[in-house]
Amino acid sequence: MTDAPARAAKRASLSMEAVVSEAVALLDEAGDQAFTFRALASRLGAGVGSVYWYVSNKDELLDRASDHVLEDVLAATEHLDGADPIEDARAVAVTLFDAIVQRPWLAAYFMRDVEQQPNALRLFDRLGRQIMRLDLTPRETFDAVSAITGFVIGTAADLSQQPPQAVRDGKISAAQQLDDAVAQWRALDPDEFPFLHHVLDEFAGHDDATQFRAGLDLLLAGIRLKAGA
Amino acid sequence: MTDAPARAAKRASLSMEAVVSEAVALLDEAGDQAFTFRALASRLGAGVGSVYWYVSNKDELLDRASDHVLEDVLAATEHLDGADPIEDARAVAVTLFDAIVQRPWLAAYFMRDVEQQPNALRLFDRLGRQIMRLDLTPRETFDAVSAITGFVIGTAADLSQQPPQAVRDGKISAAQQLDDAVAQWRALDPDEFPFLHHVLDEFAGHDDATQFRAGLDLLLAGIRLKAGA
DNA sequence: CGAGATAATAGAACGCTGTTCGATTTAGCG
DNA sequence: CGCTAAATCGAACAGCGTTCTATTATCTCG
Repeated sequence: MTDAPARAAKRASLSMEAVVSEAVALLDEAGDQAFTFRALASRLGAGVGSVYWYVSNKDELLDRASDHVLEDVLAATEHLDGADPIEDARAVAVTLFDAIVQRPWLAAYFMRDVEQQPNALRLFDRLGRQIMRLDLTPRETFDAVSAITGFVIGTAADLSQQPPQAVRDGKISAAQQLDDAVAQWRALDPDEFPFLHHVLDEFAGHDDATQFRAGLDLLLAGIRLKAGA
Repeated sequence: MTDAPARAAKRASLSMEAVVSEAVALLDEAGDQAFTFRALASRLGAGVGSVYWYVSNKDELLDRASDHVLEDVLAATEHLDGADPIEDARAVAVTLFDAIVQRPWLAAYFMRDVEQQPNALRLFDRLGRQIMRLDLTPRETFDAVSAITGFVIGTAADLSQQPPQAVRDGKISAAQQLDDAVAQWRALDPDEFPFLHHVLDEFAGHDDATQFRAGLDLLLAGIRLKAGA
């Protein structure tokens, strides 16, 4: 018998694919805080130097990980029914949003270095193709697509940002934390903060994903309006 | 004579105000990459331990620095003419956007820990007060304000993100970098990337700030439409 | 005024990080 | 078989946020 599998295990045999997908797995399981070269290497059963043979940078690795994940988003938006361009654009935006909420690290690296992120470009184009179907000038089309992208990334990044220390430590629950924030708003002077008091009840019972969709609809309504004029 | 000023200079005398405003100065001059406790301490003529007496965290320091900067934004949006609520809301949004573009680090810390950021709350309320003047339900009002905030922060963060390594090193200019990106888009297959080719010329000559305003107008148009219905 | 308490300051030390480097092992091929 | 190039490895380095303890200034009050 060959003793390769037996005596081996000393040396790992890697590949770009293995490095990137294991990086995604580590990010998913442990978060970006715990995403270190040492942790990734030990997960691969390899040395840290080996990872650097495939990737020259932590940023480059994250760029590649981001694009790797976008394959799923791309697949999920493959078939659009095409009845209404705006509806199709919404579908792309919502799918991307959901992906980022699930993986907060995506927001910071999406379309950062397009050279290493072909899927990001493809997704951007797929969204743009829907807006192209509207009756807009190239300039207006470009602005609209950029606006949608910015809104999705920005809102998702906001919502998926790390919860406060107390919640992370498990000292208080996320729901408790929201209640505390509401109480804090309520304690403010109504004359100085009229808006906060006006929307207090909405804030208390709000759901991030629903709120995102509401905002997206406002933006899309503005785009539709411009296209109709 | 007292030799206090002469023999002193060994011990620094700090204050919360001094620490925070020197932190902002360091961030402005050197960027967040170079923003370290050691750099800040030496700039203050103090030890790193002294900074920790005022602040328990780097995050807390950045929260405070962010809020400190927002004073200027607050002052700049003090007097709104009030003719049109949407116009006033736009003014607040644009002012905030410009502030973030000038200081990229703001985006990540804006409204992160409201307990330490009273000015962020004030600004959020000031924007909300304008939208309150429209004929919307509390829920719609809250969604609209959140959408504007998310769009501003997200777009500004996107635009102010660190330029590629090659540009940072001064190897190529920012203009050259844009040209390269355009050339890269042009080289793509027009059948696979129809949108990118369609907006190529717009991309080549686009200005980030103008594009932001165009996107903001779309969102505001959507809000106005909802308010009119 | 002076001594004890408290508020501030200081910087060495710790553990962790991304990254570099030279040595070492494997695989491919003439 | 031997040689070259591709891969792997982990110790070592510089820098980071943070902690800790010793030290000094400032204040309080009999």
